[in-house]
Amino acid sequence: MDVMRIGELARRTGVPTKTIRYYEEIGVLPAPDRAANDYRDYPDEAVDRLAFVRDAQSTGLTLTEIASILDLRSQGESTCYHVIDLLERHLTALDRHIQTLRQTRKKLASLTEQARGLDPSECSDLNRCQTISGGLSLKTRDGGRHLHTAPVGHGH
Amino acid sequence: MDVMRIGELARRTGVPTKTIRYYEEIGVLPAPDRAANDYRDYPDEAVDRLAFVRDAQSTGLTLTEIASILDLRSQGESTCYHVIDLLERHLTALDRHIQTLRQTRKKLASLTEQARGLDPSECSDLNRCQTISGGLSLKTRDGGRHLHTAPVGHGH
DNA sequence: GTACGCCTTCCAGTCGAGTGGAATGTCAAG
DNA sequence: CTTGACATTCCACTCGACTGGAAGGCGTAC
Repeated sequence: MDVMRIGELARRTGVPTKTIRYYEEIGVLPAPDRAANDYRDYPDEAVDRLAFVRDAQSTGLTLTEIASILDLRSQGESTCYHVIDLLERHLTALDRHIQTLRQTRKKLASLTEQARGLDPSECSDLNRCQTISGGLSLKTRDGGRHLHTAPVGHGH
Repeated sequence: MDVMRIGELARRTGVPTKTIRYYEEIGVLPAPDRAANDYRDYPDEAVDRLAFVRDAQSTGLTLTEIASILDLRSQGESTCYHVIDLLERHLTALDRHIQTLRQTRKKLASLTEQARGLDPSECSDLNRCQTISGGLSLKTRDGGRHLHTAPVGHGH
């Protein structure tokens, strides 16, 4: 792999070229060298770095956070703590998130099962779906705490 | 609770009035009756329904999906299957999501630990953070599969 | 009556994360 | 020498989920 252009990087990572350029623009990927024709020429590491970005993103880090991590390469000393801190914070957040997700998964599961057990003929009858009017108000038994849980995001 | 106006509903659910109106607008909450003064007057169930919306949202259902579920109340028969189907699909997706989250949590954790173990003085030395240049390329060992995992969403 | 809090609508803006498309350039193959 | 695949920039648009603010109405308290 002597020269890797954007298309190849895209092919290798599954990330559209548009998106790659966008990542560069917002500083999430370093600007690569340019060939004589002004084409971007990526080093092999770019593949891994881009993969990491997607990975990190999937844990809920925003692109700006990711960029801020990657930026730190150029700073000194204290930034290491910074990284660790960010990482640790995020880890805790992630744990919390997984926890609530598990909770709701449970509710969702029992709701589904309950729905499966219903006689659908009664559904047409009653003009109100029992799953919905009954199960859907799955009261969170957390003592009325507000749900500050972030939505899980949309796969574009 | 004879009459519940939007502010009270907001107070009881922790959801801003603006957002409640927005939910109504996009069909995620049914338009409530109006008092003589044109103020929205919510029935008590509204609290639970709104709570459910937030709950459902936190499992990754988009507001449009949630709306589509709630819409089904007015349809007949087959929609029950529809709901079940949606629920089941979502459950599987949720499971997958939790799985990958766990995976990345693991990676993140070991990355953090590794970072903690480093001598920060070496960091200022090398002008490259070892955590980042080393650990960050946490290769996903899934045989090069693209990551179609959705980002986890931002708490606005 | 006027101040205050809560309500109404409407319209515009924001934020994150892209996506589309036009206009143009580069290069190898036929 | 044209055709096609790929590249470049730039600008505008989308989408989901809100959020802010203006301009005005309602109702009680002093």
